[in-house]
Amino acid sequence: MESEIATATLKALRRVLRAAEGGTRRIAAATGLTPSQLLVLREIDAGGNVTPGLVAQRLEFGHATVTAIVDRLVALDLATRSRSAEDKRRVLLAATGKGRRCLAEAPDMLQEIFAARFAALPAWEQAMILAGTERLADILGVREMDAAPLLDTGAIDRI
Amino acid sequence: MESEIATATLKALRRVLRAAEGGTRRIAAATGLTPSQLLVLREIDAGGNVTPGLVAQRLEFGHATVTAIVDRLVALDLATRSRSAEDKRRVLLAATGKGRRCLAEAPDMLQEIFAARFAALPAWEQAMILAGTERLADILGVREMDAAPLLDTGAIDRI
DNA sequence: AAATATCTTTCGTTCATTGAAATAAATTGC
DNA sequence: GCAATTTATTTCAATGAACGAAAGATATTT
Repeated sequence: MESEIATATLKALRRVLRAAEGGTRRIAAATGLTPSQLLVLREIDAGGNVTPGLVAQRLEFGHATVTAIVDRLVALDLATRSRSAEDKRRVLLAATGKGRRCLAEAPDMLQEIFAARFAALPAWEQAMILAGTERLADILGVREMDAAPLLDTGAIDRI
Repeated sequence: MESEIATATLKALRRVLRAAEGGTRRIAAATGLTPSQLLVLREIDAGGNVTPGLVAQRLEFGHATVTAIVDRLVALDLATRSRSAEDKRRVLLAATGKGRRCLAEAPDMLQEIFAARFAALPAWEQAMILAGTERLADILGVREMDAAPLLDTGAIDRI
């Protein structure tokens, strides 16, 4: 049923995921933050007019979780909360200078390991890896409308 | 300094990671286990003569964490503990029939999304993706002796 | 003004995670 | 053979993550 190429690719993909896995934990440790806190701080810093709900949505976290994590970020003076002027239900999140510095200084495992080793490869190989990875991302990427029906077929009671 | 190919690849890689991210949580939810429990159970099932220490090492968890998780797996009758006969310091972990069934039935997002879409691609493209992903895994994979010095250059106080 | 909708937070609970200390068994040195 | 050391695991205590349900606050609609 399944081609060997597919299973081999899946296996390689798992190696990639595994390699990337440790990264976040280490970065977080390096900054003194927990992985979740780091993710949330990143999300806050990424766009303007970020609200807790938005962060929750993007990270697929519960709202309560985001609130708790933001509490800690605020306590650490890495982020701020402020009520939106237009819609006072909304709370706007922003990274403080300290928060941005914290992100900037966080070493990015993926980035660093990658830059060094990738550069050492011949051009044709770089091109091949790029093409392969991009297609892979395309294949895995849709999710929003396509993954849900997939799940409905299984024995899933709580998501 | 950094080639555009490198940054493009990194970007694609992040897309891949993001796509894969939700997977574990959903699988876990489907089986009724937490992500960590699932990971530990997998590790237990994977090899023979698995000890808590080994699991901790492979998953980069603390020993105490593994103990706590195994407690729950045992309580759920998904795994068993038994003292090693040769070295009575060692505790051997094994998956029960129920545990193995649980793993077998766990729908694997990655697997499922993948199987369907990958199969639809022409052979040459499958081959390209395989090659690219494998090389990528190689690049990211070493870690043990190479990543540490990278970290020492940063402002890292606790790993 | 009342009902409804939206956004955020509070509350209570369970699980994860860790470091430090305790326990237990094996190994080494004398 | 027995103390000291090493190795392996567990217990303990504390913090954080995560969630659902319900409450609180503000907007929007009727």
